[in-house]
Amino acid sequence: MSEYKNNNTFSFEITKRIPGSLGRAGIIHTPHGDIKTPAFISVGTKGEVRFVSMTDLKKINAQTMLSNGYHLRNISPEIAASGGLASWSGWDGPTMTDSGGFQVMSLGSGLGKVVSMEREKNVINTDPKERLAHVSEDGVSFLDPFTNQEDFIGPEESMQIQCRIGADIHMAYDELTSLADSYDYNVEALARTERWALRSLEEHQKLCDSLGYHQALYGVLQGGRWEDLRRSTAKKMAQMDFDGYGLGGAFLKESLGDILRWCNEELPESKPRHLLGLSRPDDILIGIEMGADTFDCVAPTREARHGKIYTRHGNINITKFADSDEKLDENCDCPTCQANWTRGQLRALLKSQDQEKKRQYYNLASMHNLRFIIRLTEEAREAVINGNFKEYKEEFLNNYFHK
RNA sequence: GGGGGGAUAGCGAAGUGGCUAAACGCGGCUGACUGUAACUCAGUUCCUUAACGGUUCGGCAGUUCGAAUCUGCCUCCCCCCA
Repeated sequence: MSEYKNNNTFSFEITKRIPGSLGRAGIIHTPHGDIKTPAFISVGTKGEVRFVSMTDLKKINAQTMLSNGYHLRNISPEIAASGGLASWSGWDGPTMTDSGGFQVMSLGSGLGKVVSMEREKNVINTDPKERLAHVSEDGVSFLDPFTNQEDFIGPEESMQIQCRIGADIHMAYDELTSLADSYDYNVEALARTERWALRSLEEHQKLCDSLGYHQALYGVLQGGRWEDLRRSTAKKMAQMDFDGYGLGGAFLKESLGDILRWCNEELPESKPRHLLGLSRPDDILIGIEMGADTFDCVAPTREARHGKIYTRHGNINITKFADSDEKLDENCDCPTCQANWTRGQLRALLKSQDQEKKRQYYNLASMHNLRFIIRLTEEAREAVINGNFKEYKEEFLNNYFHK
């Protein structure tokens, strides 16, 4: 059916498996280079990671950047004209784009709410009358909160946008449901997401044919926290001709491992899987064990800006370390720690009324937290290859949660 | 020497008789944050308490059932004219 399958621009190889589990280490080959997995993908929604330059990204050993079709939709022609996301953004490594599906929830049922993995924090959906995004079979109509303009994105539009942006890996258009949505609603939304997956695939194929080269497309699995939905959608999506899979959803913390297992037991082993939107160390380690290859999340940079600094012995609130001479984290190899910044100095930058100093804090703290999570995936990869992943996981989590 | 304006919680600033322990902003302190509506958001910020209660609006003395708000005197600050 597809010619592009033979042009060999995108592929995945498994280097080593975790015995007795779904986890593996591997390499995703893309036109812009390889991604050694497991890997954390830095989020650069609008084509740049907030307060972190491309040079800084290289310094923290970031392999890939994930941008967002929703945010870049209006300038996607410009991006296409300048040669695609890599050259437009100045990031010369592999890139991914999200479809904009997440915005269905963040502007819709979850508008004004925190996206959390705890059920108690997601008890109610936003009143439909107050939502900025509304779902129909065609796609999602929404009011752009920045421009106040009505707009629409369906699977076809999302593929057109993403192909213009031209990242190496694209995501099918999906509907992310919230933890407050019922089983019945998830059944309905999931069926729609599956139809959108087929439409995404078809449109994407068409666009790639006319472009003359292939960009990879991942199908995105939803289905909430229900095993029957997760397994059935994974089976259906496995039959579709995707290059990889996105594991999506608003996950309940305690069921994350099960959900990933249900999905990945049904998906083809030979294709890469991206766990969308998670980066807490315990989530990443469970994700790796359950067969996820790549991860992305805004938390490392956002929490850095908000004063939460990651350390091997748990997170700290930097504002509590006035005058502290301590480094952020012992033996950290990030540029911030390598330059010997202390907790007290960083706190002073954050608390400063000088915007330049604050921005410097955002940069230094973001690099540290990103490097912390990237290093976690690097160490996990090493452990998988060395055959001691379970020991590594246990030791890391012991240090992280029990000081 | 003459005339005018002002003093409110850590800071700035509302409030001109009861609904005021006192709006709001800043700063401080807690907490949250997971495909970025997020350099954001929530709570808290006189003392004490589990609740109650106590002491406040430059100072002192009054008027009044009741005063940050009205009167008198005092202290300090600012502006204008000499």
